[in-house]
Amino acid sequence: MENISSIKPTESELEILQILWQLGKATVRQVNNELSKMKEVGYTTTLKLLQIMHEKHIVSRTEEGRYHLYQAEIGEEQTQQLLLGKFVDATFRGSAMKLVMQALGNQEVSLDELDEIKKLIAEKEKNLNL
Amino acid sequence: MENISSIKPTESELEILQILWQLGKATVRQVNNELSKMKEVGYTTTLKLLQIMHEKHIVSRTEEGRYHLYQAEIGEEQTQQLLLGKFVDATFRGSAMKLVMQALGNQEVSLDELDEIKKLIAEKEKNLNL
DNA sequence: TATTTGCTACGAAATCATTCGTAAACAAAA
DNA sequence: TTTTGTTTACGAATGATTTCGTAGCAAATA
Repeated sequence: MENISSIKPTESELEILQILWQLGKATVRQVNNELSKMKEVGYTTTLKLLQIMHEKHIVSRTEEGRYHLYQAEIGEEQTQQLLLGKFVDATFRGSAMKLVMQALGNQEVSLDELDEIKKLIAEKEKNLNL
Repeated sequence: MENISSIKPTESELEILQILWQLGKATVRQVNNELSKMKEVGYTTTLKLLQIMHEKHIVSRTEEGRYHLYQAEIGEEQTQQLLLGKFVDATFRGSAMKLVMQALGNQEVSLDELDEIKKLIAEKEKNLNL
């Protein structure tokens, strides 16, 4: 994946990326098995998707004997970062603040996690005060 | 809009919703003018989109003389909440925490905003400690 | 060996989203 | 009255995404 900012996986592609990020290298069958846990999906559908993603250089593949091993070519964090930016713009008109408030307010977050967030905020404040 | 959880505006629809949330009621022309500030878009394209959104009950409309006034039928916060949930699932495998960390880490957030977030966290902690 | 199983490749259908051209209605302007 | 401009309605082209059937091989099995 050369052009970082041109990352724009579709919904289905993102589902597959999630699986590949967790499995590392995986065969079509493995990916399809994981996908099947979430929804009905035919084997060749998964295969086709992986082929398309390969064409787009979103995933790489190596031949192992007679089957292929697929692997994500774009990083998880990097992709999340990019999608997050777009999402903030589209949904919160660019206000990361509003998004954070809503996420903290209504999504599930534990006490330990809140602590982690506080640490991060302290860090940020230090940097901003320089 | 009856079925809250079935909200799934497309990208273009969301752009229009943003405009309607800001303007309240608006004519096609007004929406198109706003939209034109961001991108090239034909008048009938905007019209068609609004008509489709009307069919889907995403927006309502009233006739004022010979033109129509459109208005969002789904609330801004409610929609953001829903889209946020889906986004967290799709992109962060359900971890709101990771999303918040990334948003704080890499998106632009000011000191004042950090203060607000701290207040919200204090609130949450109080509630979690009950 | 013959059959079955499991893999990839490929094409095409189905669906959805976006865009826009054209027509009809009507009001305002000439 | 005629022309011009602004509106809505509608249909259709385009393009992207998703889904899957079929075919061709190769390996495993009967």
